[in-house]
Amino acid sequence: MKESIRPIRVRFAPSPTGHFHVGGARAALFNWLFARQGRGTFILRIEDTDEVRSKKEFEDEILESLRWLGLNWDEGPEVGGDYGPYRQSERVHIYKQHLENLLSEKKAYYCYCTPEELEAQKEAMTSQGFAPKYSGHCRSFAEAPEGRERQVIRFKSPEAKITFKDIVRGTVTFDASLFGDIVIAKDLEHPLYNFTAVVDDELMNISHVIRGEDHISNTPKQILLAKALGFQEPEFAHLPLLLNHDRSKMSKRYAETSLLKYREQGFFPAAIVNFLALLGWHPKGNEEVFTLDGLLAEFSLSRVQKAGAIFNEEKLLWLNKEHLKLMEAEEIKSMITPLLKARGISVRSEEFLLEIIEIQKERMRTISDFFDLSDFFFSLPAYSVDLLRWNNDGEEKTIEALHEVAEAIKKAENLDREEMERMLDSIMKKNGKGSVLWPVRVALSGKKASPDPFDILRILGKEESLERISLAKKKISGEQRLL
RNA sequence: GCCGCUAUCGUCUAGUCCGGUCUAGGACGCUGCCCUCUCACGGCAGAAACUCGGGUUCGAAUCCCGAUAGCGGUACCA
Repeated sequence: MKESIRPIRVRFAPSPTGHFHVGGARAALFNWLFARQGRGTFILRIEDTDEVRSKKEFEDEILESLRWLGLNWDEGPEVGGDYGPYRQSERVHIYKQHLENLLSEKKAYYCYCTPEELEAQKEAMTSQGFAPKYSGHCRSFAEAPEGRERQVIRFKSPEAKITFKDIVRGTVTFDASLFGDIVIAKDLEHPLYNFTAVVDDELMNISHVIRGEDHISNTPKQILLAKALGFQEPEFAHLPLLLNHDRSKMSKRYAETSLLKYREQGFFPAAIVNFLALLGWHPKGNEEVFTLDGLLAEFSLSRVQKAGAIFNEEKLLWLNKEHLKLMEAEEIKSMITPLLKARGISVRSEEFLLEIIEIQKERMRTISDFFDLSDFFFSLPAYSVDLLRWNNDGEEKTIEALHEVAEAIKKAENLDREEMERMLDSIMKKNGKGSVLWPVRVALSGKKASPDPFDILRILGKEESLERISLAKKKISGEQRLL
């Protein structure tokens, strides 16, 4: 059809009524990828017609999250564009005009039924096993009946089957007579979602509506509305839903899935984007680690899944690690530095920090892991004496090892692994590697699990290492005396 | 209830359109082994799935019918 020659213009249209969550982020991502691939335009539209639930702070959170993910928009709040304003609360006059047109063309009408009356009708229908729908009672009233007030504005739905082609789902059919005359506005100044979305999609010249599957039943209503208004129909693509562990729809009510939470936890935007893309979409080959550019090269709506997907944090963690591997130590350092400051940790030097990152990189999955792993580099470790002893080694053997290592450190010229290993060769052969290396590692790090003692030694330096070893010796010989 | 959508390892998925190459491939996680002072990294190996029932066919994960289950919608929310 003619639609195919339209310039590609897609929109991400969130409502600022809750925390920006991963489901929203994925809808934004798929729109963004689709736009960027087809040299199209990615538009951000804020759907804040619900005055009660919409909050500015949530809108701010949406913008901040999208920016953090690197999903920049070509038109929308803060960047402007030729089709603005992009906040629905600022477009009320536009909707009003279209509402008046519909009313004067008798395609919409005022409904005088009160909520109580409607509720009673609904119950009656449901109890008989029918789909609850409005009776059309006020359809033909030219003006308000005696003693009645205007309640809402309804759209005259035709009794018809609506069929549309969904890019991911194929042909979908709904029966309009089942939903009846829907409410499109509370009054001229207060239009509702299904109406505003249709008006904006037309006025903003949207070519493809890519959104979550929870909107699929709104689609026939919007198509009918578009027809009545003489608008062009966009193409639709309904994405499978993101699910909680119990397979229910992921909701913005749950703050745990809030996107910025993941930032706080030390996840990278690249990893999140990568993971989100893999939820409901799969590349041709077996490769799973993608950068945004890689995604851009591979992505296609035709390979989007139909079934919902559970958000699996283990895999996100793994992907985060994969992206960590892709990063330079310098890059990681720039992320860690402000966090160190926030925690009141001061570092000897930039080089010192860089070296720590270098050896801890393979042990981290998130940026936050760094702090649990590396605390001993910034302050003296605390540990129990027992930890110093390798297997069933006695105090004497442990002290001997610590002593030998201290002597070697004193004599060492540059503290590197090769040199240290050479000097400790004989004691390690005599007592066993573990009996020597384990106590040193514990003396230096205070941990059961840590990087290689030679690495710690080199980074900590002579003075600091000697101090820690002598502290360890005191600790263990103190214990000996007590016995 | 009604309407719609969906259905392959625990999870994300490949394969389904154009039946045989599928004793169903990959990834996360899990288990074991190797490397190793520890942890991690790395390497190797392994357990693990076509929702069920009918059909069509020489042959079905793939096509058809039915059942079941899950999810979404059913607002004067979006």
